[in-house]
Amino acid sequence: MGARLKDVADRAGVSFKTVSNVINNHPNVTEKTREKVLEAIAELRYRPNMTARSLRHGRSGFLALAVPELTSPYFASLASEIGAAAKRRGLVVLIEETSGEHEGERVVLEGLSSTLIDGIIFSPMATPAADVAARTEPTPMVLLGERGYPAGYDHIAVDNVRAARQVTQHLIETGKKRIAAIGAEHESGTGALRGQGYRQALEAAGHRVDPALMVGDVNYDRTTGARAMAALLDAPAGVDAVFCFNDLMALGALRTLRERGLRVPQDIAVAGFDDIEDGRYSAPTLTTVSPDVPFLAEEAVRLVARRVSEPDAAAEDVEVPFTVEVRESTAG
Amino acid sequence: MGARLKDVADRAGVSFKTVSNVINNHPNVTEKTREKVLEAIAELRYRPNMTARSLRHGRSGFLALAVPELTSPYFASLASEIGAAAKRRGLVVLIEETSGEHEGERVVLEGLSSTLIDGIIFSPMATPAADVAARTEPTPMVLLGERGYPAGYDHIAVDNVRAARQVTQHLIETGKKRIAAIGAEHESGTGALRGQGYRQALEAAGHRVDPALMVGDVNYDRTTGARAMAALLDAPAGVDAVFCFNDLMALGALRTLRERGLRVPQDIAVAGFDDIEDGRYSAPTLTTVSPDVPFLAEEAVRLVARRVSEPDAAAEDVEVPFTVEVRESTAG
DNA sequence: CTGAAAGCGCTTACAG
DNA sequence: CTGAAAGCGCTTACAG
Repeated sequence: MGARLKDVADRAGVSFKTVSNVINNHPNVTEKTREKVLEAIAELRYRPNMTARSLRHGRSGFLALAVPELTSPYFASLASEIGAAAKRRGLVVLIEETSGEHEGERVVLEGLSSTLIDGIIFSPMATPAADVAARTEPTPMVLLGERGYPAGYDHIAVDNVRAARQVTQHLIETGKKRIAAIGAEHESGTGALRGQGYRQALEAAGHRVDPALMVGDVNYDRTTGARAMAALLDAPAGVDAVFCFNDLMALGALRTLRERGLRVPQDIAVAGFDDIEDGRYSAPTLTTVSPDVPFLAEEAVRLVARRVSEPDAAAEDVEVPFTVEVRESTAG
Repeated sequence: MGARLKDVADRAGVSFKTVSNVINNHPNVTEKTREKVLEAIAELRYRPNMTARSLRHGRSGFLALAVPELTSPYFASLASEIGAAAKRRGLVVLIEETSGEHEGERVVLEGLSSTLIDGIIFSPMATPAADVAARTEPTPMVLLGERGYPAGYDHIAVDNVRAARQVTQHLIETGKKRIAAIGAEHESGTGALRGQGYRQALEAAGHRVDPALMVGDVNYDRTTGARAMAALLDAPAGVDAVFCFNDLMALGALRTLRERGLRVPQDIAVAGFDDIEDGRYSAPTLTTVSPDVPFLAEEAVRLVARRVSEPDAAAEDVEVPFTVEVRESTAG
């Protein structure tokens, strides 16, 4: 179809090696020759064949980003930021949706590797540490939002325990006594860590940790939040605040409270995690943990790019800064 | 790094042509040979080098999807569906964010072409028809959500005029008299078409089309909706309903109405367009136009794939089915 | 039914 | 400062 290196060389009256030198900014080209070549490139509208270049280099310039769902606002903004960070380094991101389920995530660990992909940025939901340890594929992989995974893998995450503790403390400080947690059913991963922070805060304040107040579901969506909130209200436990382990569940909880005619935060205070845009526009606006997503994205791309060029570099553990954003749902 | 075709051939004791035949399901391989080869592939954990294959075929198997923003819920679900539809055909989707601005969209028209990408699915916001007509790049391109673009390009869109007319009619039927439109400032593209449908409905019902009731901004986001609603309330025009040209603006408008203490739909009814998930959980839930996104995605991939294999096929114009979902924001 | 050759478009040592 | 050769891993005609 288009012009090839050789066509440019013919047009400019030089060897194609010289054209290659110009394109790749190598030295040993006189200014005059360079100009002739650039002119020929422009005239022929030449574009290097990336496929051929990849084959030669043994690298594709592609990164895979594996996330549960693109339609989850948090992961959409993560994907957007990672795409931008990759672009700055001349890399392209392929998005792989896992549904946050074990089968989809297994594909990421074992099946995504190919000459097509230089490295993987993986945000696991349902993958036990043992699966990661058992991985045999050579494609470099960086883990997002998780700790406790095998050594040798780079990690990037918010300190989930500390963040959850801070939000729970905030709820306690507003005078709430019966603080529930939605999303605490996980035995490992992010859910477990946030559950740990929640418990630490309660214990530090001398509150009892009541298992009846820890509910939820594996899925971190609106429906789960709405149902869990309803279950809490229907149980005899008695609740005056709820910390949802993500904003989507918090928005679901708000909907249930609205349907029941309960006032937020007077009757029940609500806090979330992620700081998605919807929470800034909900009624009431949502108190939440706000991680520094651009930082996270930049570091993820930096780490995976580094591991592509230095496969044996020591694994890094990067902590993502966060703030607790207090809004109407806890501070009427 | 990994095993090559030749390594598999050596292991199986056949020529690499035979291995190639097995991999590509070509005939002329005895069952016995085939088994030997498959065994060797498994033992060596061989995976074909996609880059080499692409170079040979002159096709990459990559589609670019150019959308304004991944963080917009509508485009996130569109991207998700298009990724799934592409996967079914063995294709991979690269997402390009344009910001919905002219410069970003110019890159899609002129700069995205390369051997890297077989075809482009483009959802334009700010690109005039003239720019599309002036395009010289050869990479196949399918246009989403738009009409009125030059012949020769495949289009896939909801009938925006009809959809907008139907929503406006619905507002009229609930007894509203002063129906505003937010997002109607566009002179071309989707905004213009929805504006046309809005006007047709008003005229058919004998209502006056009042320019003071047509407001908005180029950006179709929550902030625009919130501000436009505030401006309408502050003006002396008098409003009892508002049709927002997308759901995000409608959610922004709902926020303003809540802040002003106005009842929806009793004081002011609100309708949107897109049927994003947020609108099913907002307070009140949002009446909206719901396009069949999976159908849209499937057709987009089908059309671009067809154009890749048959560049001179006649351009198609596909209409996407839609329904008007009546919810609390118009039917208290 | 299987083998040897050519070539996709590029870059990387190596000569000159 | 520039040229000719080899090769990245694959597939596609072409022989045998």
